[in-house]
Amino acid sequence: MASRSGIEERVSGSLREAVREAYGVELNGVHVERPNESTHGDFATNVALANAKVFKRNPREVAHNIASALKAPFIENVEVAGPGFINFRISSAALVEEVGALLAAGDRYGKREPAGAPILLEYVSVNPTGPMTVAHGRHAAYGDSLARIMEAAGRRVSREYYFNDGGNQIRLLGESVAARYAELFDREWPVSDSEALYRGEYIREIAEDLKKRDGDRRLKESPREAMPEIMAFATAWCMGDIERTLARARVTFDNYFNEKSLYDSGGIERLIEDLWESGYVYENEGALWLASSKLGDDKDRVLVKNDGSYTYMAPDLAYHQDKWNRGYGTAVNVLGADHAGYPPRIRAGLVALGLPEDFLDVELVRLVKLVRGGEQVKVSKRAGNFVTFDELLDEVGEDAARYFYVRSSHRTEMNFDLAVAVQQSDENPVYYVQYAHARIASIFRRAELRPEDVTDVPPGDFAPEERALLLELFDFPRVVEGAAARREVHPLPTYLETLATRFHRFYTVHQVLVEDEELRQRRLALCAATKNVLRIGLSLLGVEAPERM
RNA sequence: GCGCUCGUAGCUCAGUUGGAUAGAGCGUCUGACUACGAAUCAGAAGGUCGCAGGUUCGAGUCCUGCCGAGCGCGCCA
Repeated sequence: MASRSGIEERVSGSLREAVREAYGVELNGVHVERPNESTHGDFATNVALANAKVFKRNPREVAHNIASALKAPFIENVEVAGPGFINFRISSAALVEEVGALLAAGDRYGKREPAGAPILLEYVSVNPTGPMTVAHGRHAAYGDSLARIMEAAGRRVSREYYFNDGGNQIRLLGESVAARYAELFDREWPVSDSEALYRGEYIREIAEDLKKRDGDRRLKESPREAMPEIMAFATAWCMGDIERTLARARVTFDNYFNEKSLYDSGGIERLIEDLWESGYVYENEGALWLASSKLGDDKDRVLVKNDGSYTYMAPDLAYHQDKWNRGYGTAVNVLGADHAGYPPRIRAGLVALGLPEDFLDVELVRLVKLVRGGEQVKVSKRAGNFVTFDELLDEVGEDAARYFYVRSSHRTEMNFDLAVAVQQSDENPVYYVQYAHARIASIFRRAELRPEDVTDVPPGDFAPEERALLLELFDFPRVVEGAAARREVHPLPTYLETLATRFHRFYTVHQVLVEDEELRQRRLALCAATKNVLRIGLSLLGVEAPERM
């Protein structure tokens, strides 16, 4: 496909040919990079340095031999520099050809057709006990963007949300709501532990909505009778709230998987049976243990407690077994960094079940440290003083929030200063990128053209600012592939900001709408290509590409 | 104590899996709108890449040891 042949791959390919020509050796990969220093050319390779030992010659000599064997019409100005780098420029004709290919690819530029084993990407997966917090927002932004990037890079991705609307947490939620509900009628509700109750404002909202629906009916029942209905009401309320927030943040899922279905389908019993057959479980002190320490974990883990109930391990293992049975080749879980102990033990269980060790892949997202005016904000759902994801979206907007979240690596802790985010929202880098897009849109409005109408690129030479912009555009497919392969989102914002910088500089130095017909056409092609890549890149982050702002 | 992850400009962060003189944004300072959008551009200042060794032609990147931070180490999830 033209959209992914990529100049870099062509360069790398012709270098391999040159090496074969000069030394009769077939290298399986040649590292090509874009030098920081523009005087070092458009591309550079260290192939001579890396292989000097193999050829038993000094690097500069090797470089000269490879350089003189290099025959590619799209490469010019080959030179050997420094300790043995080979630098070269791309011919203008090749650049013209590449822009044409980029424009022809349109929406598909930088993307690959789906191929390979399907991947299940699980993220967010918060239980319906309250609104999404700012920390969940980071998971949502990262997970959704990662899914988009992996899809663009040709991975078959299904997005899944795993949740549990039963269990202790939910009972606590139910009691918290019931207590508030009773208060609305000046009554008291018997609770097991009043200290443990959730205290957020949303508890009162749920109670009031319950009152609207049921009046005082639940108070006429015994708490034992009423509780299941109150719990169901409260979890449905919370789930609805979470779904609304996700939709607003443009975060989507292909499937919501309820833990309860594993009990209903007998999946957990089957899991225990399978584990018995594996020989990796044993009984001790009335509990059933998984011998996970034999499979890479620090210690053995309990699967069934001595009171007969399951630990979280059992349904979790059954869930991942289910993923495998559904035909996925890889399961990627996005988890909080406080679950760092989770992967080894789950992996141990999966290996016991006969699944490949690399089936489960976990991405740990570091905590979002909330700061407001330099002072740290404690996030505690029970204390009720948390800042919700919704509130954040209100304050800084969907675009800025999503962009800010994924701008830094998910692997590092992030300081989210709310005061700064609000105050400086006009100077958030997302506007810098969006502005480049809007600027280009404005040029086309003035030219009374649509970017899609630009298809012909007249041949000719390019100014330095134009070359720099073009080479940046052609880097996009590699950035997308690299981000997908490493499961990182933050390379995209970095790339987009660089691209925007290249464009703004080009724009400042060169007039697009000039008299000269060919020059004008060539520059419009650059604008259309840039607009295309900006739009695609922003869409991978779930951020709008505005025509005006 | 053991294990995992992380220490890069005043602040927030990049750094193309080992390459040439470590880069952006914010903040500070100086300039540029009678040509397509100044939410922009040009320039300046700002660094012992936590510290110390090691590996090699070459280390922010890989290895070891310290220092510092966060998180794990439940018959909680």
